Amino acid sequence: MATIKLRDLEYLVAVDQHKHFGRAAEACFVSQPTLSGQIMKLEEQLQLQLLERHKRSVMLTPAGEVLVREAQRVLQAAEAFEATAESLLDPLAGDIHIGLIPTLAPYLLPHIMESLRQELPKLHFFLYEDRTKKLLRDLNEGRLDVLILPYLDEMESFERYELFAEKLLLATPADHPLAKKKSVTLQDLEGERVLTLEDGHCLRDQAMGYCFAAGAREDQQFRATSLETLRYMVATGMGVTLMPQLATLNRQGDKGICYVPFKDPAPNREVCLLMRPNYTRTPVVRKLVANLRQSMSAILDK
Amino acid sequence: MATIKLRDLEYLVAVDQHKHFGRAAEACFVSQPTLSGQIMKLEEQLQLQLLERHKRSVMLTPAGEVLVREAQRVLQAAEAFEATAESLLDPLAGDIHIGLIPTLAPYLLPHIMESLRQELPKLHFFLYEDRTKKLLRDLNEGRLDVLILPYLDEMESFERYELFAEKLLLATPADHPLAKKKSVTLQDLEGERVLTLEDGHCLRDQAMGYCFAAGAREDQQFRATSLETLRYMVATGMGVTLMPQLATLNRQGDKGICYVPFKDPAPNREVCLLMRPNYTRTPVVRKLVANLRQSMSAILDK
DNA sequence: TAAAAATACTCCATAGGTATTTTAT
DNA sequence: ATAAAATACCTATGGAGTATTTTTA
Repeated sequence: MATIKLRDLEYLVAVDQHKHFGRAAEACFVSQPTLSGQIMKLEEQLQLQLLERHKRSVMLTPAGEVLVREAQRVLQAAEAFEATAESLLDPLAGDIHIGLIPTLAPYLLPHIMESLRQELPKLHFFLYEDRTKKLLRDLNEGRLDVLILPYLDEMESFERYELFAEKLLLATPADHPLAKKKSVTLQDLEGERVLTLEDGHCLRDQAMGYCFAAGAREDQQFRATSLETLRYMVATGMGVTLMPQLATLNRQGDKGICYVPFKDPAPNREVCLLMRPNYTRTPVVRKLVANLRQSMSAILDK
Repeated sequence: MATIKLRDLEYLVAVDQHKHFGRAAEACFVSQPTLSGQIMKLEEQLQLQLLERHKRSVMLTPAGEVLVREAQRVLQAAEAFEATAESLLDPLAGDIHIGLIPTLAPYLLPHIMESLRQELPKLHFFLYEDRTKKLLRDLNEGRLDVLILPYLDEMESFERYELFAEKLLLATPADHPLAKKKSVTLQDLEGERVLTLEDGHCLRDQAMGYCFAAGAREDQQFRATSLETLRYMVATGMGVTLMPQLATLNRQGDKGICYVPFKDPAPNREVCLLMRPNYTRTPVVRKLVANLRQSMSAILDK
């Protein structure tokens, strides 16, 4: 039997966030004495000191730190409850929090958001960009509703909808011998210096896999933090790289760099949508998937 | 900003459990009108009908079904908050929910519980017995605090403490040629009919792996539902099986059956304790692990 | 003396109670 | 006739407010 109150947990979290009773109260739309009083009652109820009232600022005690994290979980679950209730009222309304990886988001979103907004006008989109590992954790713990990313085996515990296959192209300096070819094979990479992203990007792991298999060597000296940096490094002649198809659309004119397709079977990544198996808002997800598939087949199939 | 109340969620869950307003109210220690009223207010607040008031019974609407599950999550999180708070007050007090597999629990628990109760007198132990897959789900979703089971790769997302290695012994009918041997090797199993547990038991998968490698064949006709059934089947001469060490202690006198150790390296299972990486009650877990290791080394090392 | 949190108090919304009625078997 | 839920009405706890005091940089 739960004896705590959600409101009290909100107060506690707010104090943690603002480190200031007045501003925390403001954020909760209550007066400062109200918030102070409730926090004190909570401390009394738990028989634990949660806050260190300092001369000029508020600090959390170690116990407070621990309980704030627990409180956030509770509030998260409560918000999920309310979001589900809202979605039952109108299955296509409410908020949705979508996670994407950095090598996909900026190149994918421009192609899909307009159509999504039109088809789901009452849905508010919140977009998050992070690496696979963090996204999976956030999805699992309920901070995100769905992910859009290339599929890996470690994702099998989630429910998956395949969206599209994105080919990888070879990006070479314009004056590179391979730049003249209509198409290349992985074998052509043998001996090439391949530039890659820094650790944690799934594209890096994938590209390294292909390079290694083809006998190319990874450049050990430089690690790009984004695809755009990588593109710049290739354009200045430092080496070649594998570039996802969406990041090459309408970029064939770029000076200093060429994008050469691979002969079939071209290396590619299977982009899919992931959700928790018990996620309740399936109508929205179905719409999302259908819309994304349509948008992407219009762009990629030609 | 959460607007729902935990108490209301408890009422909803109680009605789901009891399918009866009066008994639900009783379970929540409130009067029936109070509970009825709060449920109605909740329905009004959400603008959703959650219950079908029937002639003789109460049913949940589809929306109600969905929201009950969400409500349980919220309450679970709230209880976790309170359990954490309590554990901060006295790190070695409170409730702990431990999951174990059926091929381990009944043979392990008698050896460990007395010592645990003495060392952690203020801790209330709740023990659950189920197969690995279900246990992992329950651990992940917070219904259990820790698991005790043989380690598998798919558990790497949890924090792990190795407890002990449990050897497997060959169980044969007393009149079987292998029963006379002081010790056996996996090669001795070649051609033997090996009896196994039904699907879902990790011991079954493990035993099958060893059999397969050794050229033994699994009996296709019978599948035991428990180790005790399996033991009985061996004793009646139907075949041999692999029996975990703890299930053979003080059983060498059993009639009709012999337990023969394997020569090193004997097949074994690495029994470990698993917890969520963010589980807060580490002091209890540390005590648990230390105590279990000590109890088990006293039993197994000789 | 200025800024922030705590204290003192007042108020009222509402969770909870009891008594009763309605409804369906 | 009986069992169960809904309705009516009352009570009191406690969440939230305003005004003020205390604290300390």
